[in-house]
Amino acid sequence: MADAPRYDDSQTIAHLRAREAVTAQFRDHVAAGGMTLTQWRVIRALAGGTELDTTTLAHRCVILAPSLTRIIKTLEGRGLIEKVPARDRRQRVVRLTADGEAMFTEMWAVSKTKYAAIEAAFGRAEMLDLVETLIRLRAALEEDV
Amino acid sequence: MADAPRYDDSQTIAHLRAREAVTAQFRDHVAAGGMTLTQWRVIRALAGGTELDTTTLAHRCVILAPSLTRIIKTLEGRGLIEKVPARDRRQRVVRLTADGEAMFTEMWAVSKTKYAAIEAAFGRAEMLDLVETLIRLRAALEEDV
DNA sequence: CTGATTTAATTCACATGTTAAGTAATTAAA
DNA sequence: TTTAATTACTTAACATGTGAATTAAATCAG
Repeated sequence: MADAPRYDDSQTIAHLRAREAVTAQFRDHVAAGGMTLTQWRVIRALAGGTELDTTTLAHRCVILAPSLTRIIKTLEGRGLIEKVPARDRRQRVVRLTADGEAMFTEMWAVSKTKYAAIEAAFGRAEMLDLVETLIRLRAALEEDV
Repeated sequence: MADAPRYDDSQTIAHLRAREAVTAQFRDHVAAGGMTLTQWRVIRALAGGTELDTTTLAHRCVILAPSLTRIIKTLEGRGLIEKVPARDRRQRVVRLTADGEAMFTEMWAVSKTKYAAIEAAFGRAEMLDLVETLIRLRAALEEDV
């Protein structure tokens, strides 16, 4: 049942479908660990003892501030991350707890194989090229804003 | 404040940021028309008198069924789409109303200029190549599932 | 034709995206 | 130094993403 005539914003649709396909490779694994893909991005950003304030963390994980507020609350409740006192008391600085680091280590081992599988299926050079292209696209669109 | 060391799933992050940059080009325009980007995808898929059932529409717009159920309810409430009787009474077939077509026509005129601006900023050939690459990535990941 | 199975949507429950408004702490200005 | 911005988050409110359970209709098996 082919994909219909072709809907002019194939660009938007292509992005959505590609992301859907990529995330599908990880979703089950991450869900089995009891978390969402978005939460996993936060865990990864903090792995290895990294301490970050909410703004920086949100930027690196590409999560909006209100979402991150909720995620931090959730992960803190599960004992995976904890607050760190900050000089500027407006900031909320967090890091992984020992449990959080353990969780990361365990899941990362499998995640790496998933990334490897994607590279194997699509080609390492192709993948690097795609990432570079996506970064270039973003740069092109943001400079004239 | 450069972008930090480099977080190994630059792939996921690159996808997120690129999509963020692309959607940013349209968000304000679409919001000014009183709808969300997701709703706009539905309107576009139905433009020109197209009648579609929920499953097909969801697939074309890359929206999950539960989300589409809500969106249809919303757009129907605003008089932009309407139900069409279907042979198979399990299906919900919809199309744009006259108001919906008018809304599409008005917004599409501006949207086209936004797409053109993206092509101008990034390059037409580059864009076509990127879309082709994204489709290929998806194909590579889905065949071994 | 009747009951079991499959299919198409919907509903639920919870997580996240998104914008706007609100709070508290810091910094700049008078 | 007292007030007026600014900054860093949080809350609120609503839309969408996501998986699981439910309902209604069509199809299949016997």
